[in-house]
Amino acid sequence: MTLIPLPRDFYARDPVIVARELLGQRLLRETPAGLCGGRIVETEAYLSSRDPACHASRGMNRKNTAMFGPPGHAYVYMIHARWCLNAVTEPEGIPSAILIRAIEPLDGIDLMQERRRTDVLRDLARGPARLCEALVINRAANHCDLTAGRELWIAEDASLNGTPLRTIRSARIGVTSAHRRLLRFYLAGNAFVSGRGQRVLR
DNA sequence: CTACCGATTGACT
DNA sequence: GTCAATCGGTAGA
Repeated sequence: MTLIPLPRDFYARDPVIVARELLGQRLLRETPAGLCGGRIVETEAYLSSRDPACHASRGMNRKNTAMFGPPGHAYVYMIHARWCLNAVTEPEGIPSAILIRAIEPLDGIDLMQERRRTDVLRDLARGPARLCEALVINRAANHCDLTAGRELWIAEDASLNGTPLRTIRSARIGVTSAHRRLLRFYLAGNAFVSGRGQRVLR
């Protein structure tokens, strides 16, 4: 199992490309309790000033500074009293990011079951806030460098062995502005994807 | 200080 | 399918 973090160049690109290519990669979390994580199966892109739904579309404020920083860092924010994890994309100064919406649990499943208080695999990390609870991601992870390979990082998933992935593009979930844009990506037929009955457009 | 909001979730019909 | 609890962050008084 290769756990080498994806390089910064991976993130310093068009968010739509990054969102799609993050599918099938391995999200990893190291805490004193041990290692846990899984395969990324669902993402959403938020496109800086050209996207009204992006938290940074109207400039910098106290909580969105991470999005203006270097690519490959974490942007963690709270919504409805729950935490959500993003990976910052594009060159520094362009505030775009990819919301990691769901993973398929693979590593440290017992740890995640304990934190989520359920044994149901499908409920461990299906949805951005469940994912953060399972991986103990909170304000302390904001600005974390995802290319450092410590605490929190994303690596190529060697267990896929080059298996071709079928990805589907749809509208983002829960977004109230710019809701018609197709900026959500997920793995076709994967049981660990959140939401239901999304319209399939490619 | 208070009022309001939300890139959610889980419980419910 | 619907709906409301959720609570920290922020803006504004």
